[in-house]
Amino acid sequence: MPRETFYNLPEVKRGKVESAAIDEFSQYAYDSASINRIIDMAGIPKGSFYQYFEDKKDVYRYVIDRLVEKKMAHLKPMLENPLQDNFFDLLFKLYRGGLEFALSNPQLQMITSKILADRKHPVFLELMHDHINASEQVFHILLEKGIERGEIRADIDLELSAHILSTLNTAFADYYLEKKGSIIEEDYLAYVSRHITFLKQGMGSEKSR
Amino acid sequence: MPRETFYNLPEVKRGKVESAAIDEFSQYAYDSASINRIIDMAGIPKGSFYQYFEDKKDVYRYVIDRLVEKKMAHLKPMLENPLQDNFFDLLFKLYRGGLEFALSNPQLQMITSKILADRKHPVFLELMHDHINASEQVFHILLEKGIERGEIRADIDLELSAHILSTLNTAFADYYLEKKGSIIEEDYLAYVSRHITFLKQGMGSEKSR
DNA sequence: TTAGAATGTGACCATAAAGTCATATGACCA
DNA sequence: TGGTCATATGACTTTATGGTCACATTCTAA
Repeated sequence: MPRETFYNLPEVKRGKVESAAIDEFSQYAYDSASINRIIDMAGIPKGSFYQYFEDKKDVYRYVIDRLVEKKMAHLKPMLENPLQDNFFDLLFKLYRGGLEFALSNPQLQMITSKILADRKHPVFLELMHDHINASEQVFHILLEKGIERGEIRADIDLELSAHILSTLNTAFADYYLEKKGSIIEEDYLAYVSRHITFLKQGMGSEKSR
Repeated sequence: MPRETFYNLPEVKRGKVESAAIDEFSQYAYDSASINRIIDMAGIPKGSFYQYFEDKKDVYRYVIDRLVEKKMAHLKPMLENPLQDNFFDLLFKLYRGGLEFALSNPQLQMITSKILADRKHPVFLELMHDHINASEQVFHILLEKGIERGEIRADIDLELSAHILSTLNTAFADYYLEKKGSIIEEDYLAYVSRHITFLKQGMGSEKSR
């Protein structure tokens, strides 16, 4: 946890530090991220930085907490009544939400991808016993319900399918971000919709079933 | 390219250096990988290392070349007559091949994942103008053919679908590698088969189409 | 006005990194 | 035996890292 001093900081200065940290961790994995670059970006001396944070892990935890907080806030409305929609309608909302989050917070999305790629790193095992795989767990539950309701084929592998939905959720947003870049360019809702159709019906034609 | 000296090395010593390098790059991303650790593992002095390789990039390139070479050798038979199978039979072979490769070369598989996660790193842009996205391109071609033959729905997004197939190919192998022995007791061929069924038919039940 | 607490600050430390180089060793040929 | 060439070697250089700390400054309250 950041020190009291950090929270007492004038808002603009605290914001500069936070932005610098997010910027650094969006470009570099935990090990390669540099405190020196962060303080240069933020325009604060090194001594000050260590008044605010205990160590590197501490800033990183802070950044991840902000990330989770923002993402949760974004997805919360969709998970309020998860069982009133049918599975694929809810899936659409979740993927749309994920994409919108990525488009409006590209740096946080980049951090998300880095975390997933690096998830076996010691620092995560220590830092994230909470929210890692939260996404996978949500999809697991939803899939179970979907099977009960007969919306999902009963012969799927639950664990694997939950993993795939979670992986693709991030991968899909990453892909869109990389290829399209901005939300205005094209009808991204149609794009999400086509992706959900793939998840529901696969790539195969009628003929090939 | 490694220096002449490296190739003149007695096979066993050269093998030790190669293994040490592969081991290091399977555990650490390019930036975090350490030459010092490599030479300690290989049991050679630092001076010798720099007789063999020009710099860090040079060993890395060497490792990647070995990786691509081995993977190609493994997948070659499946790509010999790509159009004699229907799309999903070929897809099955490719996913099976990918999984078998991962199972018999777990370290190389780990390197593959790291490369994909880190693909925007300067060193890759310089090093891999060849074979990056080779996988995506193959899938792209196969999908086109599949559409022509009416095996694939004509309304899919080609680029995105190729990307998904490529991403899932690696993700699927990673997942199996991580989970095998614990929750997966099923024979791996049946596992691949079920995954291909998902790609073909999706997760949706008949009712929900 | 002044004591004391909270903050700010950058020189400094130990450590590790990639890469160099002068010298030592060994092999091959005359 | 002597000379030349490829190879082996580890001390060394430079640069960066995460983190510390003695001291300076500012703020608060009595």
